[in-house]
Amino acid sequence: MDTKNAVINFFTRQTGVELNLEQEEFVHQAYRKESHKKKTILFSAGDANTRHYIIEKGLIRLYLIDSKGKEINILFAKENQVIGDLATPLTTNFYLETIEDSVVYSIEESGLQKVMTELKLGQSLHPNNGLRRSYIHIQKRLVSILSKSAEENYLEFKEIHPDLVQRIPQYLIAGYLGISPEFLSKVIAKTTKLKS
Amino acid sequence: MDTKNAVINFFTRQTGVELNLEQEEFVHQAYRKESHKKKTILFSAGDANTRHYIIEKGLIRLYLIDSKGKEINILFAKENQVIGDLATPLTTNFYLETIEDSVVYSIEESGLQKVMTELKLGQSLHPNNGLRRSYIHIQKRLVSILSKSAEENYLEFKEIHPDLVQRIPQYLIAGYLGISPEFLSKVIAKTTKLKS
DNA sequence: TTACTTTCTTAAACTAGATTAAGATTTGCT
DNA sequence: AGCAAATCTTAATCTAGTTTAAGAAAGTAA
Repeated sequence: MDTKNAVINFFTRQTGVELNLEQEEFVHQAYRKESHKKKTILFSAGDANTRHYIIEKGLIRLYLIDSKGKEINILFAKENQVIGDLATPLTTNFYLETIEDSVVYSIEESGLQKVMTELKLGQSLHPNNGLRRSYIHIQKRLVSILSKSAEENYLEFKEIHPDLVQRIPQYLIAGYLGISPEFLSKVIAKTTKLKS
Repeated sequence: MDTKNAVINFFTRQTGVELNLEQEEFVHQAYRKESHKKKTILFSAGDANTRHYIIEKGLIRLYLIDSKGKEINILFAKENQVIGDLATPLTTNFYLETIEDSVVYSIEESGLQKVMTELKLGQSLHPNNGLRRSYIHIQKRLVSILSKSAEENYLEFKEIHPDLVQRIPQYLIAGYLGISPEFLSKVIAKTTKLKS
């Protein structure tokens, strides 16, 4: 498979427009292909000008460390998804880390602006727009955390992301749902029992 | 003051571009000016094709009702801010309601798309972009809810939005922070006592 | 000004989830 | 295959926040 597909797929979905070969080449050249082992930190709190990542293969998490040293997972991203800190190029409070061995394409903010400008692909506010879908996703997440119990949140996560439940360690899922690993274990035991 | 300033201000901030008089007129015509008394519901769960609102004067909240009938406040918006459900034109799960008497300019999704297309003002991903700032805001909110205690969250809200603490009833702030009004009252009493 | 509604305060009893501790199971490396 | 590290499970105890109830204070309308 051609290595540029993850990036071109991203842009095609973003714009709804089919890029011509020249544009595809331009976009492809702008990104940097990287391979990383699992548990590799791609950026850390305190870094500035952090990059945006498109995932061709693997699994990545965006997290931060609270005042007590506990890790809070904000986002997981898998193949054909993007991840990074949208506050870039300002200094980030987050860590970006691979959960599995991953192959990604990354770009700096200025490079991304250049690509968008060069291709005259300013985004619309269309509901299928990537940024807008990201907004809706994280708003739904906030709504769930505020309005549902830990058990409800786990069952919802499991239903929406059955593949991620298989691929991500339970303690990382607990840190994503805002509950302790011990309590998640209890919830899983309870809901598995009921299913039998 | 000219009544179109809230809308033109919005577009100028969104695009970083000064609109000419013809463009200003076009944008102005696309929006609908509305005045609403406090506690007016602008849209309800189940409505489709809900509108986007720019606030010239007043205070508005976006909320939903959880499975137990409790209201969860997701967003507050005041003068020169926008509010609505970005999942429009799909059916909404949210309610939009005025907290104070308000003067707003509203537009449908299709009208907004038309304005953006007509003015060739597709948005960039620039960090100052409105949608991107909204994303960062709500991500920060999620981070706070997941990583801080109720007391920390209240003190942070008070520090960042001292004006809103004055204008918004405590029970609505409690519903925004994900805690009960009684517990917020307790937190306020405790932190006020320490300050003396 | 008065009366009613809304908002806020207080506290006792309760609970969802955290913490702590210990051990079991699974995974990965040599 | 064996051992160490990582992950998961279980349960007792604790706690941040909820619920319930009652009354006080503030706001609003007549």
